[in-house]
Amino acid sequence: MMSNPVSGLSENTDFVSRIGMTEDSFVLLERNRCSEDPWDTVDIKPNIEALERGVPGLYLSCYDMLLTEEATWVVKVSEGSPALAVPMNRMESREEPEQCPVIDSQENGLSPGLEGQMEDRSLEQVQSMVVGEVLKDIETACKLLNITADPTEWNTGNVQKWMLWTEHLYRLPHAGKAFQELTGKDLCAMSEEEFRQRSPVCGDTLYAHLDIWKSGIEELWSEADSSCSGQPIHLWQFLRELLLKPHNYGRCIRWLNKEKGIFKIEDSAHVARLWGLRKNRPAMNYDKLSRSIRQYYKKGIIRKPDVSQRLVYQFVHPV
DNA sequence: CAATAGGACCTTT
DNA sequence: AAAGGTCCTATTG
Repeated sequence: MMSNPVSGLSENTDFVSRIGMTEDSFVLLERNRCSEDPWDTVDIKPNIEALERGVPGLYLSCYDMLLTEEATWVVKVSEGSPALAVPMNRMESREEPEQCPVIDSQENGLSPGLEGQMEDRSLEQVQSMVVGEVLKDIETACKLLNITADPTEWNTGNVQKWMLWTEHLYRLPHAGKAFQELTGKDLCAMSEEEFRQRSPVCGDTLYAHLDIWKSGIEELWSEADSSCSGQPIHLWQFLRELLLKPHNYGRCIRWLNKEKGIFKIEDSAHVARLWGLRKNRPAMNYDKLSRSIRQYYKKGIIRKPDVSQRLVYQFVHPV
């Protein structure tokens, strides 16, 4: 009972190796927090210079993609809050095997959405780079604080550590007391409004940072089991990958019932195009993609749900 | 008319 | 051989 907004993330997360700080060393740092920034030795701290000297447009749009619908956070970033800036190094040194001729440009693509188009690929590139940086930060923080990456597993002590960390990161006044008795689950269930109630000064920043954190974890999940071991990706894995990034692909494929593994392809052409991109198969279309899905019927990987609907399928073994 | 279901054959890994 | 990709026919909502 009670809707769990982060169901699916509550399974154990072993991927963060638990080395690094002990409770004691953390307390030590905590003691110093008023004198000089003890985190200066760590290279996760906000990179404000990056904000000032460059690529502001790109920077913002990256985060726009990364975060949830609410644009408020982006606005705040531009107002000078030291928001988890990502070093934009190696921006253009992204080499990429260019064997994939970009899809024929003159397909009558007058989709009412009028966005997407063939920028998907470069968007994906930039985005995965940003996500990569965020993930690095998260992993480093986890090692340092000796907490798991999944906020829903945090106890009240973990939450306090994360608070402290975030306060340092953004140079916020100490607000941990206002969240003292909360577990990670509590925290994740809270709205931005509730954050602000508990801490008018830094509530929204804390909320936003937790949001980044949660987005990052979703990425970790999908990367953990699909891109692991470099095997050629399977169609069902690819679909699940898209489904796990609703803020990116929710407009072309989404869960109807995540618990039962039922999903709907909202834009068959778009999903097929993405699949073709991934497999370097420019001629991919939904006819062929769906044929491949149908092969899964026999194998018991995907089936049609009990009440069959157009473009709706179901994973036989939901996560 | 697009989606669905499968058979048949081919290509890639 | 496994996992699609390609092509095609027939059926269905």
